[in-house]
Order: sequence, then C-alpha cells, then structure tokens
Amino acid sequence: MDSKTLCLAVLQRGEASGYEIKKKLDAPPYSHFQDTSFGSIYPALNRLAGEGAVEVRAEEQEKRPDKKVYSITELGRRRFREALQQPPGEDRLRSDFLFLLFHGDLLPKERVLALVDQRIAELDATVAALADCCPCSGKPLHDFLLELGVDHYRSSARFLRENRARLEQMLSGAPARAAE
Amino acid sequence: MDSKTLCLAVLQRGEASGYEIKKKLDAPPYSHFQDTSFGSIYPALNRLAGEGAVEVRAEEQEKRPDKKVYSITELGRRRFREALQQPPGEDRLRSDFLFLLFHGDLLPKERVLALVDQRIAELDATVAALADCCPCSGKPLHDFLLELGVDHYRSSARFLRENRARLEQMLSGAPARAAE
DNA sequence: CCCTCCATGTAAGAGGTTACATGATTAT
DNA sequence: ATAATCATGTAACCTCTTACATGGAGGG
Repeated sequence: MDSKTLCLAVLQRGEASGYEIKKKLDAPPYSHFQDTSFGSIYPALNRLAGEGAVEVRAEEQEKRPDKKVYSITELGRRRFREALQQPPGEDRLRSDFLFLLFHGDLLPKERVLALVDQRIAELDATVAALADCCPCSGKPLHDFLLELGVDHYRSSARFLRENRARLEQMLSGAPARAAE
Repeated sequence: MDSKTLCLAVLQRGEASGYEIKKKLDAPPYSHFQDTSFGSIYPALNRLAGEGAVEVRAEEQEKRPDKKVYSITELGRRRFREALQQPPGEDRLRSDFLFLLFHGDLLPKERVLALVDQRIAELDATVAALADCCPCSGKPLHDFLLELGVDHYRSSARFLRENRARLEQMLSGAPARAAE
C-alpha cells in the first residue's frame, strides 16, 4: 500500500495530524504489515489535500508549531474503498535475519547463535507487548489482527527455540570460517 | 539487502548468468525473505563488474543470445562477508492481505471470507510445494530455512482456519457496507 | 496459434529513505 | 544534563518497478 492509501486508512477512523498518523502507523497492528516515514507521509498528505481527498484545519497551539489537522472527505472515503476493492498484491517479507541465517556457514558459529538468541528475545518481547495492549480495544478487527500478530511472533519464537540445538550442530559440522 | 549483495550471495555459491541468478532468487529459500526483478539485477551485475567484485565470461550459444556468465572474485567474496558482518536490519513485512483484513468492516463480508479462504489455499499450496522440494538438498542450512518457511506458512494457515468462524461472526456483527 | 521459457538490457518514472533544518517542552 | 516527544517540512538521493525492445525454441 502506498503512503496515500495508508494516510486515508488512518484518517477514515478519525482526524489526525501528520505526526499523529505516523504514530498510529508505527503502532500495531499497522506496524505489523507496513512501514512509513515522515518523508513519505507529509508529501502524501499534501497531495491528498490537492486532490480534495482530505481537508486541512490549522490548530493553533501555544509554544508549539501549529498543528495541521487533516480529515477525510467524501471523495477520500470513496478513494479508500476503491483501493480496498483492488485485488491484494502478494505479501513480501524482507528479512536480513533470515538472509544471515541462510549464510551462517560463512559466519562464526557464535555470531549466528547470538543472532538467533537475540531474535528469540525480541520476539518474546513483542509478544509480551502485544499481549499487554491486546485485552480489548472494543474494535473486533483490531483485536483480531493483534492476535494474529501474537500468533505469528509466538510461532516464530517457538520454531527457533525448538531448532536451536539442531542449528548449532549444523554449524559445527561445517566448521565456521571466521570473519576475515 | 540490496540487489548487489543478493547477486553476490548467489554467485558465492557458483557462477551464473543474470537470468539464472534471478531464477534462484525467485525460488525458496531466497524467495521467502526478499524480492528482485531483472531491472535491478542486470544493473547490479554491471556495477559489480565495474567494481571488480565479479568477472564476466561470454558464453556463446547457438540460436540464443550470448549468455554472460558471472563469477565472484576474491574482492567480491570479501565484500559479501563484510555485508554479512553488518548488524541486520529489522524485518519488514508488506501485506496487502492483512491491510484488507484490518479494514474488513468496509468490505462485503463475503469478499473478506473469500479472501481468507483463498489465502488459506495459497498457504497450503506453498507448504505442499516446499515439502516436495524439501526432502534434502544435502545443504543443511538450505533445508533449515526451508523448514522454517514451512513452519511459518503452516502456522499462518492454521491460525486462519481456527479463527475463520470467529471472523465471520465479527463481520456479521457490524453489518458490511457493500462496496458502492 | 499462443504462451512460456530462454536471454539481455534500457529508460522513464514512481516512490521512498535519509539527512537537513528548526525548536520548545517534558521526563529521566 | 540529556534524551525523548512534539511538530512540520524540504531536498537530494537512491533504488526499484514497469514498460519497452528483441527474438528464437518448444510445448500445448
């Protein structure tokens, strides 16, 4: 999904500033299936405003720069629904971790295992964080996606834990070529 | 990982043409954690050749354009190991499917469920395909990554299967606004 | 007859990332 | 003190995607 559609997705649930949109996109469940940066959101909002898909209202603030609060228009809603109508593209994962793991035979065994352990710890932390904010938001789909995320991170951690010993054996079998 | 590193990764396991590199990157396990296109591979190979990280040899073929067979140089190997030394970036998933699912309340219930069923079928097919090529390649890490992939796709399918009914209830609760 | 596989590349354009630019407030 | 949060944006850069260009072989 491009940045414009992402902005519409957030605005369709309520008005927000660019900064707030970014915060929401950085939080679960959005963070589970896409990425964004300010450098793409601010231009996207300007383009959307130019096209009439969103409206801007400047909110004055004391001791802070004005906040530009965006709200979606009828045109914006229509655009967003049209985007949802499109057949979804394939999932794409970009994982440096798996790439490294695949080339573990070129790395010191200790580094690979440390990477795996770190990954397991991160996955556990993510699961814990999601479980915290999970209880219930009142929004069923929101919670559903959160649960899906928990399941995914938990499964990944489980696999790594259950297969760590085997991996260690593999890495011992073909002796590690130490980094130059 | 950028296209250059990806090319080095493949070439480090043996010489290949640009076309063959793309084929390998499109197959598991590479396909599980990255994407590429000819438009990025061919320029990447040219740049690598310019930098001396790979060497080219033109292989004449009858009734086909010449094949440019690339092989990695010592410099290339060093570059690749250096790339592996870098701390890995975070995983990033881009999933239109999950995006749609999250906004299922704006879609006809039937469409969402159809999407889910289709996804389950795709996941099953992927698992079956991986299981086929899985038995053993002789390369332990290769098989390990394949197993990791199988586990992931299988877990995802299981979650969707186990929660499909609940999802259906959710979508019935808040009546679907049909697409305009 | 049409599609897919083989085989290489370019060019234009879209899109996004990163760094820069600014600056007060609040929490540690 | 120092870091993080709030708050917006631009500009350069980089990278990739998409479409175009070419064309024979072989299977359905």
